[in-house]
Amino acid sequence: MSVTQQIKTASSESIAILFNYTIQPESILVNITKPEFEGDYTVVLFAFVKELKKSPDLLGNDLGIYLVEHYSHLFTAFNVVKGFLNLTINNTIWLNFLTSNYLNESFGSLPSTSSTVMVEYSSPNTNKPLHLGHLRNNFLGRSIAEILKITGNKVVKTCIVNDRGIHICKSMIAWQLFANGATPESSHKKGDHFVGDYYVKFNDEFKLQVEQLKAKGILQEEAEKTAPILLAAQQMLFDWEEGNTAVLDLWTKMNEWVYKGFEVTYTKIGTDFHKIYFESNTYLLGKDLVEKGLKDKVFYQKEDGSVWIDLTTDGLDEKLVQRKDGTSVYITQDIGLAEQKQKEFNANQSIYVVGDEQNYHFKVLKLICQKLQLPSADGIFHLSYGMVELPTGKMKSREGTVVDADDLVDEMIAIAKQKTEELGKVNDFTEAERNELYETLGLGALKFFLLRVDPKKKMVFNPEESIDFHGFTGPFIQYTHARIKSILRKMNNITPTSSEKFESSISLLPLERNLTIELEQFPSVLKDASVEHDPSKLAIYIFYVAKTFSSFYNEHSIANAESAEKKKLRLMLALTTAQVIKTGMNVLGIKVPERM
RNA sequence: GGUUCGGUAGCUCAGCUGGAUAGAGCAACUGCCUUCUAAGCAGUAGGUCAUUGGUUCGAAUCCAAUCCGGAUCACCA
Repeated sequence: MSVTQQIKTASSESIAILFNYTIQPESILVNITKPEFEGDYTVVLFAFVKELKKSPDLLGNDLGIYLVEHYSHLFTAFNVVKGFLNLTINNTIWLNFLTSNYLNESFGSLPSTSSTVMVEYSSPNTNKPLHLGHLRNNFLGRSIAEILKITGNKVVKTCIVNDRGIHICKSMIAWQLFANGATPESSHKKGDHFVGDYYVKFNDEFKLQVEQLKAKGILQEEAEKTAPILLAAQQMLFDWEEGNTAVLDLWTKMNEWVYKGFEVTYTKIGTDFHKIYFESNTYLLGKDLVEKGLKDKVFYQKEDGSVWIDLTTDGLDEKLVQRKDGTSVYITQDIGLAEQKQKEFNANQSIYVVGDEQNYHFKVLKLICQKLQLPSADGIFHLSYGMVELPTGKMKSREGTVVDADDLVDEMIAIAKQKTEELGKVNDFTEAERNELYETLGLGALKFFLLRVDPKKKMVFNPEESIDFHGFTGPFIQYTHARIKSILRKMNNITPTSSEKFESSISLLPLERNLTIELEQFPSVLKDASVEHDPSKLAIYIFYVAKTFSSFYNEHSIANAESAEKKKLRLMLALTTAQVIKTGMNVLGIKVPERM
């Protein structure tokens, strides 16, 4: 049980005995004591002052005396300032914490919950390469999956590839018209970029044709509907749906190119899945559910044959679920896929990592599934994240202001290389070791940058200033880890044995104490990040740990400590810190180097 | 217009289940490498927490209204 939890429980029990008043441990507010006051943790008393009809001072004193007397293993001293009961935690609590965890590589892991969670993320289109927005999605999805795993859930990572539709046909038609049979190999391009270029070509040609039509006196609106290249793409989509072999072959070929390109990017950034769904296989799902919905009177049919659901009583609109020609729409496919996934994995929760522009869609999706009384319904959770914007505003592919994922990753690695070379600390590394380090640092900086912000919020990325390697960054944390490892190497990797005990007289200096208190909170931070579906909570916490360690490191020598006992203590602190940093960063998908 | 998310230091962000004097990083300024890695540490300066009102012993945090910005309200996905 965490120290905070023990304080709550002890307080609750004491209040029950002292004042014959029941208060749930969970409703007691316990904070870390502000540095200017004496103590480690603070119980905020105001909440129950009124109920107990006592002044905060009296209440605090009574509770403080009782706690120190009856829970002496926990508390050694207290003081009351206004409505705050400041408690000093018994040193042995902290020492026991350290001795039992400094060698524990799974410190932070929570017991299994026997629940399965599905995380769907990444979900690319096959007509263009990944960009900065996708990176946020991938990092979020991957880290939330890891957070769920370490907090005791079984996790299934899935991905739905949007591999069909008019946008794919646009790339295809442009390739037919302009490529002269070129391939990614023949043009030495990554497959996804290669195909993406034809998508751009399509739009250029389309614009050109629209202008030409307008020159002939045709109105803009009409021209945009009748441009020959667009009609060709529409025809191609029709042929695709009819199963035209030539079209299907081309479609397969071009998608293969894209997948090959994606694979390279995914491998580099550490994205993987247990199961990938392809929309070309799932877009017909959900039709049977439309029938069920009609039978159950959840849906209704209009005169033209289209099927709808009326969500106006839920504050939403009327929503189409099937077109009059019997084909299904986006939402129907998603309902069908939700059921499909439920049948396959029987997950308790299904998390969709999708941008916040689809908030409405997922609200509707969940609501419809609930009304259809599907077993998957209540587990649907939309992990909505904000757009990544540039200082100039939104990224727009048409204006060429999209930050390409591969380019950005390469650039980050190049910056890492340059900075590392400037410092010249790893000149003895082999070529391979150096390259691995540059990748670790470059990707670490990028991932941390995107994960340290609350997912719900949109964020600004400034490519000019690039991403810093100092301060609140991945490399700073990685550096802290490397420093600790360096100390251990210098001390010939001496580690205290697991049977270590401390003399009871040993005391903790403020920085030693602060660091210990922070480290002890690791499991509850993970829990919090898991419940909130928020990796930024973890990122911020690791940063504080690294920062506190740096202060401690600067102030107190580990190798040349004042006494053998202190040396042992600080070694344990350093080891636990390294452990927390490593585990925490790995959960965020970030590696930590031994040296840098 | 309806719904919804946001507005905190020059910039990027924490803090939001109400609690002590609102915190980091960057940028600026001052110190600190013959002592475990200076990608670091210590310090200075920087705030009308969008505005107004309300609830409360106590409000950046909760409520209401207003202003500003984003998203969404497709027989697109």
